[in-house]
Amino acid sequence: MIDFVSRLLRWYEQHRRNLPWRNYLDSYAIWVSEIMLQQTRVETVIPYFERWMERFPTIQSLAAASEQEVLAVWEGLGYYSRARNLHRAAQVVVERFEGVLPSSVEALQRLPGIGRYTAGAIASIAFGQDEPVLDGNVRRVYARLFDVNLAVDSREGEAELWKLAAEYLPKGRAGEFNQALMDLGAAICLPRRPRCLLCPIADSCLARQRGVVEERPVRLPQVNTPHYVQSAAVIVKRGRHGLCTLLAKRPSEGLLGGLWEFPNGRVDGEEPARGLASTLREQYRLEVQVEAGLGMIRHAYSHFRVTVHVFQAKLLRPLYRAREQRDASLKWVSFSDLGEYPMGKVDRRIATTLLTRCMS
DNA sequence: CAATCGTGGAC
DNA sequence: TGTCCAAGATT
Repeated sequence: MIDFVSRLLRWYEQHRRNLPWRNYLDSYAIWVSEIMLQQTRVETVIPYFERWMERFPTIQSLAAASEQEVLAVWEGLGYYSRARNLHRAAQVVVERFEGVLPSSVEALQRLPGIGRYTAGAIASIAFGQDEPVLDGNVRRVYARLFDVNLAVDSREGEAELWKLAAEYLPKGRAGEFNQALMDLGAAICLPRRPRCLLCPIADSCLARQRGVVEERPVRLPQVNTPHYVQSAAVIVKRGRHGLCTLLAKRPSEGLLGGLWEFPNGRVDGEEPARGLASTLREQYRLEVQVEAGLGMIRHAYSHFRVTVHVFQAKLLRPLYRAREQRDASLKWVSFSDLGEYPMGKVDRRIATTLLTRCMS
């Protein structure tokens, strides 16, 4: 095995991407970027990172913000537990570490939202410690470089790859090396049609020597994603500050946790309009009359798909203020305030359509 | 510990 | 239209 480590480091010096978080000296910026980059592409993260650092420039400012505001800035990035965990972790750091992010992987990994990868990334990149990382890029690069035939998402494969990541880590340059592996995976050692002719360590690549680059990494078979049908209600009234619409807040755990949505429910197998009235009665104790269909939205989440039928509906019984206060999950929201209520993609589409319509 | 958790781009 | 998959963590 030729020395791929020094060649990779040399390649990185010349091809290092100029990413926003690489221009900060602050460990907080590295932390934010690593959380945002979990399962998310660099190009997607960049504008979110810039906005986030503008709105929450310090750990203290993040800790002091409301969850609603944090989620609003995160809206559209997905995996919203990342935002809630980052928010909580900032509060822990302020309360227990005097606002200073700890530097050891052990302490980092005790903070919500920081697992083995992220702890290694922060420790090596922000604090210069000799800690390995294993992300999707490193998995792919090492699975090819060492021709690992274990499934990378199996327990044995994971253990083998972490072992390799630690074994070849150059002492004193772990941060650079980890980023070099990830940049190589993102620019050269691509999942499909890897650019082996441009690869600085192609000579060392066992999978290439054996002609099985595109067969690596091996993955466990994936399960089929189910398909659900939902109906959602757009319920509008005239308030003293103009038009309002009824929104529901989702529970803070689980899918789209803490986000707002138009009252909805599953109507699998039923007539969408009839199913809407009954599901709203069951889930929110709302009595509505469906008035008109507004359209249909198809959407894919990570492990299922939905078709959402959207209806205009009117309340048959008013929503009493006492109940609106007691049951904070239901709220009349002025059209002009809709932007402050964090929503998932489907509901943001509905909200935007609603605003567009009422302008004309 | 296998299932859960979003969204967008590439092909 | 469908499938893969991306700087993973949590339960």
